Amino acid sequence: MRPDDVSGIRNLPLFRDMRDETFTPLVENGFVQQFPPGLVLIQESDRADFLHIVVEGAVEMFATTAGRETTLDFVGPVGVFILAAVLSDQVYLQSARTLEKSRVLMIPADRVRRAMTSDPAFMQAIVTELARAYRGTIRDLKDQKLRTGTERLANWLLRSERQQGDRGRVDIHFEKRTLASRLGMTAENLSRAFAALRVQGVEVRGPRIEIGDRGALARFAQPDPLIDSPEDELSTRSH
Amino acid sequence: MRPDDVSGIRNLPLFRDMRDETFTPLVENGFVQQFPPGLVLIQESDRADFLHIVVEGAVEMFATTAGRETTLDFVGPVGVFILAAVLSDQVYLQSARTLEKSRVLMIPADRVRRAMTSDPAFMQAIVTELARAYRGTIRDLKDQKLRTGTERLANWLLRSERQQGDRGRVDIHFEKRTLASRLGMTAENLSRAFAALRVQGVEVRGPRIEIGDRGALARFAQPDPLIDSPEDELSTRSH
DNA sequence: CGCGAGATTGATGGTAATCAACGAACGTGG
DNA sequence: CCACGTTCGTTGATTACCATCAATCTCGCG
Repeated sequence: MRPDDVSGIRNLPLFRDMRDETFTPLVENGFVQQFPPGLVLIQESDRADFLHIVVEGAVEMFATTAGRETTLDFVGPVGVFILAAVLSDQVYLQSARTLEKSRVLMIPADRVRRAMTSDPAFMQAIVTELARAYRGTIRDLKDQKLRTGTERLANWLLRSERQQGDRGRVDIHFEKRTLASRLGMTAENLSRAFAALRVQGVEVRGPRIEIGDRGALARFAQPDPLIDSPEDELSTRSH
Repeated sequence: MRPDDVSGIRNLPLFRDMRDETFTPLVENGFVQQFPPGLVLIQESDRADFLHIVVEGAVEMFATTAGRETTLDFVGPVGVFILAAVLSDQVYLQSARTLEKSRVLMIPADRVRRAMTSDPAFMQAIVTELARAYRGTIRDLKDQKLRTGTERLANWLLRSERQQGDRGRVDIHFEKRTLASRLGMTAENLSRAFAALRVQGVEVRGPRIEIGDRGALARFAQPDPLIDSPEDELSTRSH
């Protein structure tokens, strides 16, 4: 494991406040592995053996049933996944595969549970992380149940444009069919949804989406802070 | 507050293992209130002031955006809701209203956070509860994205029949339109979905649903343990 | 240049929402 | 007790939304 990996992980909200005595054995018993794109890291229904942390690259969380498949989330650096399954010592409800060449830190589940028991600051951070993940999923569920596909795309574009620095465009770093699955639609319908947003000033140039008129797009999308705002913007702590 | 209320709450997984010194001030600073049916207890976007615990009755969690509304979950006795918002001191992402006459214990949010900080067993229980809630929402999201309305209904019937004691029937204790919203469809389409399940032996008699042929219904529903099983059945701890 | 993967477009059928009408159940007041 | 009104559920007709299948297009790459 590289030294700057360690510091990156140390700065994760999940690990930032814990004691050195708890952190060190955690990373020392963990190991970083490099994976090629498209590799399945964990399989739903498997037992949760390791906590996974994306150090570099990108990971797709997905799930299947009855021959159907859907993408539930993307995890980028430095992000944790399947924490809940690890903590409750249960099977995964989601599978994970790399979207690109990725380096992933894996920490044995029992080590994580032991560290949690012995370090209150770590347990506190876990509570915060679980609450964050839970609320994110509630937002996804509302997005899914309350909006049409085109509306979900429009709001996703607005969120992404902001995340990528308000440049009036969004770059998609993965296949469009994956985005479609994440948004709960087929690749074909994503194409049609993009076409429908052309009247709001949205132009598709391969993996680059130009947002010509953010106001028009927002008027169509009707973004809702309780669905679309990142978690730290909903805080009332700063009031 | 009645004495058997206290013992019921004390036996909740969330409070079972905590110390008496932490538990007592928690309930002493909380208060039980009785509410009529249909009353809105909390409103999304409000700040999370109290942890709520349903002592008696039933509560519906719902959310709205752009004039649309959907039911996210039901909470019965003895169940906790909006724990995540309370812990991270943020606004509610969901609203709550009573489905019937209900008694609800309300504990000030800062008391809960203080108790968590001072009692590791309580914090541990919170971690478990959050993980459970998170995984439940993931299951809902999979249900929503991977199944049609009729399939969701069929699986809901199978789960409910089991919960109600394998009697070959399911009693619905609330309006069918509410169930429709919980399942992510309109009341009209729920009716049609019931009609579609008649060939699998499902018969509707007002609020009572007869399941004539559980095998046929299951063949149609294709229940998936990673979506439909209650959390404690997914544990690998007992292996 | 030609191949192949991914994206797009078109055609069609299925699934779901909406609007409207009707019917059953229940409670109230005459 | 019954007439009436209200609420909820169901059914029908129509439209919107979405999935599927097929064909074409684009672009990067051998």
